[in-house]
Amino acid sequence: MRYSRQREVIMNVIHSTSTHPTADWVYKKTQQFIPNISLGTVYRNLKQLEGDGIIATIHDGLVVRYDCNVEKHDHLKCKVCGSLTDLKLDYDFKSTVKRKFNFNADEIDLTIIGTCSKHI
Amino acid sequence: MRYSRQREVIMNVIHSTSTHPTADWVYKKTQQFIPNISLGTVYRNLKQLEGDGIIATIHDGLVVRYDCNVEKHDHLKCKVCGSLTDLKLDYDFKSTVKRKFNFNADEIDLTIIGTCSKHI
DNA sequence: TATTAATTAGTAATGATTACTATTAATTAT
DNA sequence: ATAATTAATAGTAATCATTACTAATTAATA
Repeated sequence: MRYSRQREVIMNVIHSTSTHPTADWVYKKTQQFIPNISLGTVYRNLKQLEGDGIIATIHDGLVVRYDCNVEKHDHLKCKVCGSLTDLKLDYDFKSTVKRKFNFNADEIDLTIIGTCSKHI
Repeated sequence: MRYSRQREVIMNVIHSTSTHPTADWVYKKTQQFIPNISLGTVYRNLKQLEGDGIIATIHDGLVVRYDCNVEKHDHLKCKVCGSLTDLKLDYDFKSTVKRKFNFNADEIDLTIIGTCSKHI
């Protein structure tokens, strides 16, 4: 992968936020630095960065969000403001599903939906 | 909600399988009974049935799947064959996230991705 | 049986994402 | 440093799932 200013700006944008932005949000933000950047360029780079393990993707309902936190973690999703907060919990479902279903678990995708502290 | 043959067939199709089908799969299946059924009719009825709590939706990556099992449960997703198996586990994250984050949890969306017993 | 309003088929529109292509630009060899 | 090579780009068209629209149909009802 060789250098491009577009990719550098995209990475900076991703690292500048903890809001788990969508591709479109990243596109609009990068336009502030490179006005004629192409939406396809944003998608292509996000996919490439994901493939290289530099960023992670989150499936939030039907939209894809991007996250510079590539460590394994889960999310709290607020119904009121739509915010997605990182969550780290200690659990071990892997051994349970292995025992109960003879299922070899690789990843666990967990989102807890509710109301965050701002709206209580 | 008044009777329609289309909706009845759609419900029968959903109840005839445990494979958590997509809207398109339901459409193709209903065409065997009503050849000129419209795809829009399938989508409209699936949404209506979901709204009435008769069926449930599952977000599998970026595609929506439908499930006649409306009880709260989670899924095992096999990477090899793509199958989605119902899973019922006992856990209580709600009190944990309330204590740690002051977050009021309503739903928990959990999918465990791995390899099912058929492919081990 | 006539009226009414929900439902439909068929088609167009939407929104997110991917594919395509000629041009641009980062790297490499000269 | 310059030319050659090829990855990356901008811009546009295509795709795919889903929703919106509309005139015609049909289940329920008065």
